[in-house]
Amino acid sequence: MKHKKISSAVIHRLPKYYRHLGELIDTGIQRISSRDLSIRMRVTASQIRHDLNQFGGFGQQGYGYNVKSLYKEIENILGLGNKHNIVVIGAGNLGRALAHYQDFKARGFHIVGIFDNNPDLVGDDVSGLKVMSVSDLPAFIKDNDVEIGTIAIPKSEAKKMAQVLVDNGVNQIWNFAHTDLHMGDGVVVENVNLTESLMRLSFMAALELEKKQ
Amino acid sequence: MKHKKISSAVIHRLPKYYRHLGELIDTGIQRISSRDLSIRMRVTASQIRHDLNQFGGFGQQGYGYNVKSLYKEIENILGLGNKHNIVVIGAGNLGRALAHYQDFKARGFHIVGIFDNNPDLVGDDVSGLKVMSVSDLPAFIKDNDVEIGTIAIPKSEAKKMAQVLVDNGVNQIWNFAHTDLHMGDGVVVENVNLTESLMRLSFMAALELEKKQ
DNA sequence: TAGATTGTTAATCGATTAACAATC
DNA sequence: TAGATTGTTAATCGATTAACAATC
Repeated sequence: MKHKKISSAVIHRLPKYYRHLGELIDTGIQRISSRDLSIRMRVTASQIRHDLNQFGGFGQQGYGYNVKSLYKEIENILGLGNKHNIVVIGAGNLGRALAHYQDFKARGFHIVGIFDNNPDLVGDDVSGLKVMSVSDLPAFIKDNDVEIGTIAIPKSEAKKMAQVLVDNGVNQIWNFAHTDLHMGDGVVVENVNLTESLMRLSFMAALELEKKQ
Repeated sequence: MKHKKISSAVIHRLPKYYRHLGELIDTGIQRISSRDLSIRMRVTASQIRHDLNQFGGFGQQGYGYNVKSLYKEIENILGLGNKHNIVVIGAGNLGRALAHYQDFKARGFHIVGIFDNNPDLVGDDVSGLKVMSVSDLPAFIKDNDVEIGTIAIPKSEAKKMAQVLVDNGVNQIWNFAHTDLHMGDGVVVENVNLTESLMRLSFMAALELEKKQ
């Protein structure tokens, strides 16, 4: 591949293209122009063409894009072709919730282990997984082809456990702790902070209210 | 207030300022310069001053910012002064998970009701809340000062239930369904799509890998 | 007062949009 | 071929950063 510098804006949009193309497939639509897709997605046609062209010329002049093949291309770009194994660190409410939720299994993301350092929780059953001790984590990572480590513990412990994951070869961190994890080179971190999400909602509502007055 | 056009970039950063200032308070630091804060937060000092100035001149030349009073100012801007009541639509894995999680209670966001249209789930106990029927939703909203509605149901039902919320005066939608909700004027929507979050992580990892080769 | 640091404007950078030649 | 629509470059817009006068 020869593409350079993918902006975080494009990183955010790519899964959305994928989702919309999936919906088009479901409704039996076989080809689509950037203009028609732009109406569905509420973005500009120009942006769609610009974004997609960073990865290759997937369209055809006078025709548009073949929905199925573009879907497959984006699937490939996003690395969704194969199974991705996930471990969850923390068997508290959040960790258990993620293990139960599992909506992402349909996209190849599988939670294969859940860990806690509280001996009282070790052995508990969570959606068919037995909670393991964090001391078993290194061996488990080695044996189970783990790609993604989920941080679902308080921030006091978050950094330490993220480092354990990285030290054992896991370089994708899905961080739910309320702290920024700055890991070394080659490690990618995706933060999900539900409290900040609610704060943004509350703030946007306050801005709306102001607008009206 | 006289501030105009707050960009979504600023909306995303504001909760982070709030979090970092909270941490500074916890460590007993009473004042901080934009420069020192910029080092902690890994952003530029210029950006901090620029951002904060959209809301007012909270600093003092030659001194910096008083941590506690800046914290209070941002708290006020974000609308965190009072309690925010939340209802959750959907008592499946995700809805229950959110009700159990409740980390955001510390910031004034309280889940006060959980609803489902499946009669088999109505009456179930979730973290001390009894699951109610969606037919009870309008009355509940009226009686309980509900500000935020959480969509934790499949996308097929999401739009319809979001409209029910809006029709009953809830104009803040916290959307976990895998679909875009385009509600009317004055309604704010915050999307949390965990599957897309994992896709971004996977994609960033693929980009890292490429970089190395 | 002298030193420090903000508030704020101007310069730069990057992302989005517009335009249109290439081409199916 | 004529019409449609992409790929791609150039123009515009907006966000970030730099600079420095104001001022505590």
